[in-house]
Amino acid sequence: MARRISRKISNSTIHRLSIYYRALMGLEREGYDTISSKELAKREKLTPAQVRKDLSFFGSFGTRGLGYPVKELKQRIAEILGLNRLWNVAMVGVGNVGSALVSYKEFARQGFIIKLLFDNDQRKIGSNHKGIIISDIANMKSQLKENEITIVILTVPASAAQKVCDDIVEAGVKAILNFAPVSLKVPDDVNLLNENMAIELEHLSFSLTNRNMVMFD
Amino acid sequence: MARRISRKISNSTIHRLSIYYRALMGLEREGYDTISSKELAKREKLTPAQVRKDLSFFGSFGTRGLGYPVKELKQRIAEILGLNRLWNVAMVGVGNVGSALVSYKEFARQGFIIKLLFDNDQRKIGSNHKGIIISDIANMKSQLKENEITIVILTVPASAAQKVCDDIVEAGVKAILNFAPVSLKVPDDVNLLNENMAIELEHLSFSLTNRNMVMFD
DNA sequence: TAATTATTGTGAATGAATTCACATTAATTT
DNA sequence: AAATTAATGTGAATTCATTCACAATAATTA
Repeated sequence: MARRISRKISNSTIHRLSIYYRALMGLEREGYDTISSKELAKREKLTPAQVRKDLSFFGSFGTRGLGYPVKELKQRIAEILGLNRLWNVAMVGVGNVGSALVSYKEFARQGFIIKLLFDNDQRKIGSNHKGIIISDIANMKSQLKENEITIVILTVPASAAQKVCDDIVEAGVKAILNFAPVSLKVPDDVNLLNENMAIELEHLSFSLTNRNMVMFD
Repeated sequence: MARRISRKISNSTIHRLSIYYRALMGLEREGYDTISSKELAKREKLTPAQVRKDLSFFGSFGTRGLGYPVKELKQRIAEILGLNRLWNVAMVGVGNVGSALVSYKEFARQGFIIKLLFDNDQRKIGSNHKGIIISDIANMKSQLKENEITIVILTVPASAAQKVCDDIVEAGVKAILNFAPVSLKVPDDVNLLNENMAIELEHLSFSLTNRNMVMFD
């Protein structure tokens, strides 16, 4: 039985678990049986202490003097992240971003299966997009329930996002990945994450602009 | 003249500047002249103190008793983030993700102009994608220099990413947004940011899986 | 124009995340 | 089988980020 988690795990730790998971996939492919926190940290530009601390929140998976067993640790992290199962995902809004994500291999590889697509554009509704028929967003609520969708990827224009989001919440969905550049309101028990690729570019532009930071005052 | 920044600004603060920037665009559209830290925080689910502290790293833009002037603060944040200019961007790898991002409106709106597209697929090279001819990745290095590209968006498969990244660095590019799910090695003076949309989904799957965290040990 | 109200800007206090440092323990070598 | 080496797991120390709390000050009201 998976041990329950007692402390609040920080977002950074959760994020790094995904990074470890990817590193371990690579290590497994390269034929490693074990990996030390030192080596794992080096590969991912972290510190060994951080790797060990992160993992220690969930148990002790390593062997002193040797390191962590690659296959086993990967499997344990998959369990922790909930990747040892399939997730039914729906995508709402089949524009540029949405349509690209439908065929993003990395999703399916981790068990995120895009089951339904919704749009409000009559020209798109009924058409087949990468093997999935695009449904009318007007029928979204009932279809999300019927198909037991647990995660929704929201890729509608900013102006429509809150209204659509409300419907998703009413359908009982508890996890939403929002690509619209607006701050959405959801109840406390709904997990909302915002993704905005322009913001990452802005971070780069900040770094380039403020490159030589100088002490003076 | 823009004041130089004296302390190291945290990534979270930089990220929130982008959030404030978007909020201010909305407020301007809605006709607000001024906004208090209290109201801005409420809209973005932050605390008023955090808003004020973040802004205070860069100067004092507000008026006591009144708040911040919307138009002016937006303009100041644009300057800080380096959004008061155009950036020449190239995209390397025109697969699913790459081709979607080319027409992602939010980029152009913030001044990130995609000037060049590269791929190694002979069927794609020479073809016109949303008004831009896809070039042979073999010519990338010289073309990045000639076109004064300062930011590269890297959307090639993981297996090719490090090799392509090395070439980008050799071309003198100092900012890379990497979508490949691998940890890339770059020199210290190159800004590398990793974006991985599957990781966000994994965060959601973690939250759903570990929903009722229980204290016990 | 004095009193009141609203809100900033910021040191100080608190809280959270990271790193240190070392006792512990398993593997390997001699 | 003892000695040595390597690496974990984790409290304690440190560093970093957030929040508190209030003096300062501008706007508004009386």
